[in-house]
Amino acid sequence: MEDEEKTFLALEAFIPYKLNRAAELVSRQFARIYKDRAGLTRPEWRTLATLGQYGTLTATAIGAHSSMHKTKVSRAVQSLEERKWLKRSIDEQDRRVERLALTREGARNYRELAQLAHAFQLKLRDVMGEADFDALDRGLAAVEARLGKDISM
Amino acid sequence: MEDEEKTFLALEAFIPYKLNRAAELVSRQFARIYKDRAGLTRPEWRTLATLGQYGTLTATAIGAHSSMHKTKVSRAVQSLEERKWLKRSIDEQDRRVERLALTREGARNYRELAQLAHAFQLKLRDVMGEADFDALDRGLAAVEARLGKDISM
DNA sequence: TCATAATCGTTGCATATGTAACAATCCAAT
DNA sequence: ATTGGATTGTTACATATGCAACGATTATGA
Repeated sequence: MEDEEKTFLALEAFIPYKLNRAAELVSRQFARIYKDRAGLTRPEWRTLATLGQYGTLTATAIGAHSSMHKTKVSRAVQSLEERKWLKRSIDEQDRRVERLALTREGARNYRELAQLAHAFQLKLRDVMGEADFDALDRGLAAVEARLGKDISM
Repeated sequence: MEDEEKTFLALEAFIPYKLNRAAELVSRQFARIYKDRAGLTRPEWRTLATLGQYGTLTATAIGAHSSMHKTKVSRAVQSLEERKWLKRSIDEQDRRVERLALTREGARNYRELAQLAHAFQLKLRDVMGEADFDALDRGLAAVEARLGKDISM
């Protein structure tokens, strides 16, 4: 990788490509768990996970915590509500807002999936090896730190 | 991260989530380049990059090298053909197959984007710092090595 | 040889996603 | 108090995507 004028690019060595590819590989594996086990989509899983982690939240807050577009959140909330895994209640202080919280059954399913998520992470660490896993974790944290606020770069 | 029964999950510390988030952040940045500069979609950019790297290929081979579904490749090829950035020719040895190659103009645009891609990667490394960048690269390679063949894990 | 299976690339269809517009509600500044 | 501007969440619409089926062609094997 010298400083000459590069008119050639090896895609397999290009970070944006590698990052997307790794994300897809890992996501596909983990998605099997929440899809097969609970029939959830990714937006639904993230919504469940965010509510399980933070308790009662608004839809906007779920989007902020889980990096999802508000329409994704809106649809995931609707779906989870139909399953009776969460309930809405209007905030009387600000009636634009809905306070969203998991039902007992939603919380039960959250706990089960949270355990499976931990197991997945441990297995991934085992499969990758600690050193490589930690390197990945460090690198991802650096990306988040530098680009998380959407700095122009 | 102890061995107890975890019924709680911090999404921001969960690798599949972090990986997807980082991939989106980086992709969004880089996509600006090929979108603003050339009006390409991601499948189109990947197709261009793969043909630029390997020369004449079949659509199936493009998909294999760039990790894209064959319908994505099919549509990207069609789009690039309309732009006259690539041309198709039938393989007389196997008439199911199309041999795809960049036109002169396609190649010219590829070289320009390849340079910008290199510049992007250098800038990313600069922004992240070498150590973190290299950690990321190492971690991503490990994911590819372990999950790339779609091993069950 | 002939029939069956496999491969290549395209397309119809259903689903998933983001953008923009919207109604309802709240806030700020007169 | 009132008007203009934000904010919250939903929905219509257009686009993007993947799956499955398909026609065309080639490979396999009886």
